[in-house]
Amino acid sequence: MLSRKTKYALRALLMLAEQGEGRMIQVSDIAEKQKAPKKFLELILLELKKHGLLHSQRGKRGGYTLAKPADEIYFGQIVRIMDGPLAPIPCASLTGYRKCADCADEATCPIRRVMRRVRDAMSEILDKTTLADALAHHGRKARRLVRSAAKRGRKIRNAPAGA
Amino acid sequence: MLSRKTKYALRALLMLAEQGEGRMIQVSDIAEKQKAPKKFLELILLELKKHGLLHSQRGKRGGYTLAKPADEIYFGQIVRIMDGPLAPIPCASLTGYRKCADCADEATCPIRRVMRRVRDAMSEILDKTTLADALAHHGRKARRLVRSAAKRGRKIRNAPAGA
DNA sequence: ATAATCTCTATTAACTTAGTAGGGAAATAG
DNA sequence: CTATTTCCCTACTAAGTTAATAGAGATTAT
Repeated sequence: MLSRKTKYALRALLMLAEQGEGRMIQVSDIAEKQKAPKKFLELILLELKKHGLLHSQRGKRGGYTLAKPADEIYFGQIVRIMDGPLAPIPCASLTGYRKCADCADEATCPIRRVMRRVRDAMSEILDKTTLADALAHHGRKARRLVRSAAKRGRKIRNAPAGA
Repeated sequence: MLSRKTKYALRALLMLAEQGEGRMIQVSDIAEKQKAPKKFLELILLELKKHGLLHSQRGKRGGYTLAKPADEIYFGQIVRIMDGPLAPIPCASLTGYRKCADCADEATCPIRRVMRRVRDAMSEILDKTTLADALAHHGRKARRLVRSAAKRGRKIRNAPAGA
């Protein structure tokens, strides 16, 4: 289950992505629009910044903006920053591997094997879907975003079948 | 993340599946072998029984056994009984749908759309993998289990590529 | 009868998540 | 240069969930 923190993070990032790469938005504005507690959101954005997803400016006309184009920010990275590894169990994780304390033989553990497949399936989606992809379904602004990404020579992944 | 409870449940069920459909095993034995707290495991097995996955017998030579063949018990059902819906967020769940309190337009919510795909991918694995499937990779007993399932005319899903 | 085993309800302990509080540091406007 | 606005940082608290424990009740085999 996604934590509320992750959901706030995704919403904020999507809002910034819609806004466009250069434009600053202030925490208060995001908090208000997303109905998130402002102080809590501050912590979240700060963390995203520390991981290189956001750029910020302090002072009077300050705020946050994406640190890179929306088609280079993947859901997988966001979720991992906020909630940790995707895998249902640590022993099936690539990014956060940890041995099970009580597992006799990891190589043949049936649970691990199944959960590894689950992890891979999740990764297949989350590590290949960007903010831009997610927005590409609706609104002119979003489609423009993706088109300009295409111009820059980036692959658009998981584009909607009918679009 | 899978709860410890679910992990205990899976281990217990797999152990019972290996044992064969008729054979009783006692809670104490499972607890000992899986290094799970006995009293805690009791609660878990009871819950699985209430959901029709286990059959039990009380009294002196009592214990637990699978209530149906190992190739009819799906990981998805087990996980849902223990941990609830598969979907990362309730609004993307089929079995446990709940509207987001703060979502303006669900139909176009980009987060929901992505998480729905994640849910589907998880379901594609967990709702198609049985205890028998999971065991089919190692050991004679396990393979025998699957073979006899095949004889009964059941599809073996997700059989290992090389087996 | 007795002992073993599952069944049930209630309670507690440990941990995680969500949120609050209160300043500190940098940028800008005037 | 000063005041104000905004992000930055650390610490704490509240609420909720998960994990486990406790103790008695019901059923069965011997």
